[in-house]
Amino acid sequence: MSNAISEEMTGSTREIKNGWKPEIATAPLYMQVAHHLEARISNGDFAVGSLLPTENELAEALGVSRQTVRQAIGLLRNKGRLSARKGVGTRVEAIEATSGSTRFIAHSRSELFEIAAETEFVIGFREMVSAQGKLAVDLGCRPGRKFLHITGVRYPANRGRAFSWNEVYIDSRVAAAVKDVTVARRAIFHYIEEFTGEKIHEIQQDVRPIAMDEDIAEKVGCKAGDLALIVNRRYYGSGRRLLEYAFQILPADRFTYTTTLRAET
Amino acid sequence: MSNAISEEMTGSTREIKNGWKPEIATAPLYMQVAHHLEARISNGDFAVGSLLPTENELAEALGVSRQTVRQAIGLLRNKGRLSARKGVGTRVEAIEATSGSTRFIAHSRSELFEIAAETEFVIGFREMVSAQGKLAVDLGCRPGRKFLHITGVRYPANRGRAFSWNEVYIDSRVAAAVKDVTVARRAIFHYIEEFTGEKIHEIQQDVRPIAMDEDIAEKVGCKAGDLALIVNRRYYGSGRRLLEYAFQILPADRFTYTTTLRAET
DNA sequence: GTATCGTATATGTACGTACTAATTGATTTC
DNA sequence: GAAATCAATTAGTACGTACATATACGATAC
Repeated sequence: MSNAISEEMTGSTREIKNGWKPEIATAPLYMQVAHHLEARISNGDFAVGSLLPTENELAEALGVSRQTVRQAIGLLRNKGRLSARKGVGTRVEAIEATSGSTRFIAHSRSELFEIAAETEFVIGFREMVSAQGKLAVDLGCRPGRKFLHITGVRYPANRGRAFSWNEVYIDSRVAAAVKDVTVARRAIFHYIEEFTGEKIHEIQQDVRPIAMDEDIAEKVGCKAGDLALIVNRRYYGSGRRLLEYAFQILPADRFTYTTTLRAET
Repeated sequence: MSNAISEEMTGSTREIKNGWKPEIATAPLYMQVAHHLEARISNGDFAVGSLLPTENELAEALGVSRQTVRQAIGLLRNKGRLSARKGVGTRVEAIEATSGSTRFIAHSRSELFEIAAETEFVIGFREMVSAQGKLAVDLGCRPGRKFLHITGVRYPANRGRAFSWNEVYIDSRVAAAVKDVTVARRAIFHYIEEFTGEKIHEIQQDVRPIAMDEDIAEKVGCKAGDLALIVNRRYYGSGRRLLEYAFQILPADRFTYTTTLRAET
């Protein structure tokens, strides 16, 4: 597309810088650069398997310092989109798509955004509940606190086979954030952040295997007793205040959780 | 203990710097600083929940630049040992130990080292195999390539209840690295690195739920049909050469996989 | 007493420089 | 032809500076 950097071959450095900068005025520069690079990768500008321009070249072309480029590359290396080798360069890595399995566990907050954006959460049921017994323990709160309880199925954005069964508990003080939502196309905690203006600082995830009961199996198109992973998530605002608790049940036959660890040095 | 930094109150900056520096001569400075800080945390010098000295103070006390301190702190923040807030300071976080569950999936290469160091892999069986059929696919190699196949149980370092059932396949060219090992107290890939001098650049992990068969269940003290997580790991050297393939079966009743995502900004 | 406004302090961002070390590829040497 | 050597290139490390921005705290005004 008519990307500012496509002028790289003809335009001067200044022009590139000016044509590109306005992207996200509020975010730090290195994040803007990271987004820019990522866009150009999925764009095909930088082919998977090829080497990125050198840090110095990128710095000059974008009109930022090499340190800033390095910070941006660092973000993408953490995400696994890039890998670097001393004396060689920075390689564009393939996004992990091992044999039809989909990403579903995030390694960073921003990845959680992306995954949610690729799926649709169709809310089938909602009620106000008062936390008692096991639920109060799960939520880590005093019994009696009120939560909005939402359940539903999450589908791929293209509405293929069900992705997961989801149950969400939202602190009643911020429940209004999803009052009118029937199909969530973003992460639920995104709605909360938008509504309250308060940022979710920390998300705790844990993963366990379970065998699905008939009820849930039916909803995601499996048989009772089929294996699944259950992912619990706790969302904390400032001061470790629990704003949202959710769990997600992912049929084992459709998903594999994959991570790649790279040498630090 | 007689830590170099315990002289902080009496000695001059120079002395501290000199007294402390020799720790790991080969590692980059910021890693040394990270190790140093981590040691002082587990040491009790910096209490959990308290604030670390400011970056400038640490920089001056250790005789390094603030950037180097920031890099070190960055490593520990990734590991979850520290968290920072603008305008406030850097807080020492409690290590995750959610209700008796043990860490078993690493988020970085160094963490894999640590987990392995806390457990003992008792090798019960070993043979040379030629990769055929499904194994060749799992290993991603041509049928016929030779591997050393090792199986055994991994125990906590204190020899409590079994930790996991493990099976390891090692490229025959580097198999000699574990020739004489009967009880591995370090990660297997650590032996390989030591033997070949070549560093493992990349480790791919994937996690799936399974129901244990009687054979394996018995070995880790469970009943047939009990749920477990199976973790597959592929270890690549330079040039993405597969050096080791291993899988590990972790009974679900003993382990939860937990991660914490923090806001990037 | 309460609210408001600075001020100090802490981490975060961004730039710059210089040097180190791994890798590659061409050149030389045997 | 093969091995050793050298030079160029590239990311990594480490230092420095300056300013931005969020937070906490004290002083002031009402």
